[in-house]
Amino acid sequence: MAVRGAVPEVIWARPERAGRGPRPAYTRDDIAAAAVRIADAQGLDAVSMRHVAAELGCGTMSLYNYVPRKEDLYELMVDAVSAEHELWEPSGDWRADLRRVAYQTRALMGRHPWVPRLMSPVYGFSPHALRFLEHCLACLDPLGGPYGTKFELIAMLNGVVTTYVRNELDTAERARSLPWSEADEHAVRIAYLGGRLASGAYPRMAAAFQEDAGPIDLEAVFERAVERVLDAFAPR
Amino acid sequence: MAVRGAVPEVIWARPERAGRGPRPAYTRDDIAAAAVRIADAQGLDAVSMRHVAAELGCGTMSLYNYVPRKEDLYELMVDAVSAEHELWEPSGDWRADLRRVAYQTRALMGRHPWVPRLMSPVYGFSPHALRFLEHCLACLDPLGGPYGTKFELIAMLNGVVTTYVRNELDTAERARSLPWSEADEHAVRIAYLGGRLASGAYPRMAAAFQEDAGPIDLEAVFERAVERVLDAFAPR
DNA sequence: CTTCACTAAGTACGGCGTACGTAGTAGTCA
DNA sequence: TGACTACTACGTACGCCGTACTTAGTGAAG
Repeated sequence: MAVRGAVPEVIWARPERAGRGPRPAYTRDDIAAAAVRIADAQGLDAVSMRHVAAELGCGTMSLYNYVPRKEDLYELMVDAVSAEHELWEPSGDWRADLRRVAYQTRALMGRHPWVPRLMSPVYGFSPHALRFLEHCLACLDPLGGPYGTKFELIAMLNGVVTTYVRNELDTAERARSLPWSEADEHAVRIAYLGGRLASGAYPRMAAAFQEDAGPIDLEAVFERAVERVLDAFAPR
Repeated sequence: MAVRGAVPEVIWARPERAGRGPRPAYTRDDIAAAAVRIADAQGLDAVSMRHVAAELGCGTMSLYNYVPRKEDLYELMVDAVSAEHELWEPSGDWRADLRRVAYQTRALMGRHPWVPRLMSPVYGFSPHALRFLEHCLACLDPLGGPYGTKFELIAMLNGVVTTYVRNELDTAERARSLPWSEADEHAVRIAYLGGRLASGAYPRMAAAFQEDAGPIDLEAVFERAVERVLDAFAPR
C-alpha cells in the first residue's frame, strides 16, 4: 500500500469521483458551501473539520475522503467565492474595467470577511481564480504592453484592495471572539494613544491627530488608493 | 474579586511591575525575545504558550502573569522586531528616504518571515511602531500637504511591501510544515497549470506563460512596485 | 458471484489556549 | 516585629483542534 500523502497533490487535479465504490454522498461544491456558510456566520476560526462535517451531516473523518488536508478545504472555499466574481464583456476602457474589478472584489470581501485572511498566491490556480485572472487580462487588452506588466498591475490592485479591506474587517472579525465590544476596545486604544501622544515624543503624530480630528472616511480612502494604483500603471 | 479580563486592555498601558509581591522573574523583552527566537527558528505556528514558557524556563501558566492573552504575545513580538527599524536623520529627499524605509522593512521581514502574517493595523500603537511612524512622517516633511495623504502613502507602501514579501515567504514557511519539498509542490502545481492552460479556455494566460518563459526576477518586481507607489504620490 | 477499490465513520493521540485553584513570597502597615 | 495582602509561580483539568488508524459496508468490474 502506498504511504498516504507522501506526494504533493493539487486538489483540482484529483477527480471528484473515482470509478469503483459507492457514489460519494457529497460534492466538492456541497463541502465548500458548508464551509463558506460557517465562515460567513461564525468567522473563519469556526471552520473546523468537525463543524463542517456536522454542517454537512456526516462524520468528521468522512470529510477526509474529499479533502486530504484542511488547507485544501480553504482552497475549496476561496475557489467557491471566486465564482461570485461577475465577468463582463470588456468595455475597451481598461481603467474603468479594472476599477469595476476592484469594487467588485471589495464587495465580495464584504460578503465574506474571511477571504482576505486566506488570500494567497498559492490559490491562484483554482478554476474560478483562473477564470477571474483571464477576465482581468481581457480587460487589460487595450493597455497593451507585455503580460508581465499586466500581471504586476493585477497583483498590486488585488493586493491593495485586500489589504484595505482586511484592515477594515479584521478588527470586526476579531471583535466577535472577544468578550467586549469593538467600540470599547477602540476607545481604550485611542485613550492610550492620546496619552502617548501627549508625552511630546511624537510631535508629527500629535499634529496629525489634531489636523484630522474627525472620523476617517474609509470609503474615500479606498477610492483614492484604487485610483493611485491605476495611475501608477497608466502610460505617460 | 473583579472578573478577570472583562474589560479591554492595551498591554502597553499595563505597568510591567506592580508594586507589591515578589519581583517578576522575566521582563517583557525576555518574553518577546523568546517568542521571536522560536518563530524565527521553527515558524510562527511553533509559537505556543507552552513552547515560549519552556524556552523561558518557566511553567506554562506563569506566562499569563505577563500576557493576558496569546494575542498580546503576538503584539509583543511585532513590537520587538519593530525595534530593529533603523531610524536616520531625514535627507530632505522624501522619495529616497521612503525607498530606504521600504527596503529596510523588506530586509526585516526577511529576517523574521512570520512578520507579514501578524501585520495588523491594531499593532500600530505599540511603542516602537509609533517611533517608526513618526520617523516616516519626518521623512515626509519635504513632501508637504496634509498628514492624511502622508498616512495614506505610508499605509500603501507598507501594505505593498508586506504583500510582496508575504507572497515570497509564505510558501517557504508553508513548505516547512509539509512532508514534501517546496520545489516538488511547485512542480506539481506548474504541471497542473500547464494542463489547464493547454485546454484553450484561458488564451491570454497561455500566451502570457509563453511570453515569460523564464523564472520571474522577484527582486526587480519588488523594486518596480516600490517605485510605482512612490510615483503615485509624487506631486505632478 | 466473487473480488476489491472505494466510502463512511468511530476511536484515539498529541497538540492547543486558558480557567481555576493552591502555595509561596515580599512589600506594607499596625 | 508580626500579620496582612497583593502579587508571583505553576500544576491540573477542560474542551477544543487536526488527523492517523481501524473497521465495516457498498457496489461496479471481471
